[in-house]
Formats: sequence, C-alpha cells, structure tokens
Amino acid sequence: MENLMNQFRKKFGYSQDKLAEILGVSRQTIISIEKGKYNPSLPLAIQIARTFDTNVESIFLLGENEKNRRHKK
Amino acid sequence: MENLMNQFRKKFGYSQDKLAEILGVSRQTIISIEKGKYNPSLPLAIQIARTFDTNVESIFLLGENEKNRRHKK
DNA sequence: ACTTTACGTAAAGCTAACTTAACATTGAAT
DNA sequence: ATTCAATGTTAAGTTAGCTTTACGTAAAGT
Repeated sequence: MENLMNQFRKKFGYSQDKLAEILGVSRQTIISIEKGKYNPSLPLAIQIARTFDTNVESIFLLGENEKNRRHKK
Repeated sequence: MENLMNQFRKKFGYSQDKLAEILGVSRQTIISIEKGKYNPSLPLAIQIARTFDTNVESIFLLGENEKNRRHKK
C-alpha cells in the first residue's frame, strides 16, 4: 500500500523527529511507514491526516484490487 | 475509538456474514470491530469506507484528544 | 577535524489485529 | 415446537504495528 507521507512531511517542513513528536510515536515508526515497511494503525493514520490538514484516503492509497497485502521485506 | 459500522451495515442491508464475505475477512473480525473490541487495520478501514461509499473519517471517529487508546475489555 | 542534524538499519520484545473453531442466544419463520 | 438465520461469546494461535536501544552514514556548520 502506497503512501504520500514523505511528500506531506516535507511540504510541511517537518523532520522525522519533529513529526514523531507531534504524533506521539517513535521516529522508527515514521521511518517504517515512509519506507513502506508497514501501515500505521487506523487511529495513527487519522492523526497523520489531521496533521496534514487532509483525509486518510489522500495520504494512504489502497489499490482497487489490493486486498490485504503483506508488508515489503 | 467509536465507529458507525453497525449503522452503515444495516443501512446497506448486510448481515455480518455477508459483509465479512465482501471484505474478505472473518465474521469474528466484523463482530469485534462493531463491538469496539479493536480497530480495523488501515487497509481494511479503507475497504470498509469504500464498501459504504464514504470515507474513513465518516465511519471511524477518533476523538480530538484521543491518542492511542487501548481497546475495551 | 569535529559536532550537529537528519536519515537509515537491525534486533528483540510487547500488544493489537487478525484467524479458526466451537458453542450459546434470540427472533422469525413455517 | 423446532428449525434456521443472525448475532454473540470464548479461547488459542499467528502476524503486524509499535517500542526501545544501539549503531551507521552523510551533509552542512562552525
């Protein structure tokens, strides 16, 4: 599942550290999501969308036929 | 975290079984989400929203100050 | 040269999000 | 009354999301 968190983060001028702090998660979590290692939990995804003044579907792109794919690597 | 899946499901006239089949998950998963035992994964939440012709935030309601709350019971 | 800032990798551990299976309750047929 | 569909409960197992800690790299300042 693709996501545009990196673009949004840069657009807002946040470092991974800063974003992690805002969201109340670890920096590892930010890295892992940006790198596509795994998806955020639903509450975290909603918080992320709010932080970037948008909605979940605008940041996290689930392909039409993409069911429940495993995380990369 | 509150969710309106039960209302949407009934609005669409689906049984838990039917909805589970549509989403490709078990009936237990539907029950647990409706009962608030836990939140769906992000991809599942997006699928659910699509199934009900709406967006994630309209079904899954994260309170303003609601951080990462534990599931009930 | 060395410090700082930002980004990345790896590994071990905990808990949440699933699964399957078996059984209980309730309401609406017929 | 009993069948049947829909809903709910419990429990045990696997995997995904997240944490902490520690270390690696690379660019930019000073």
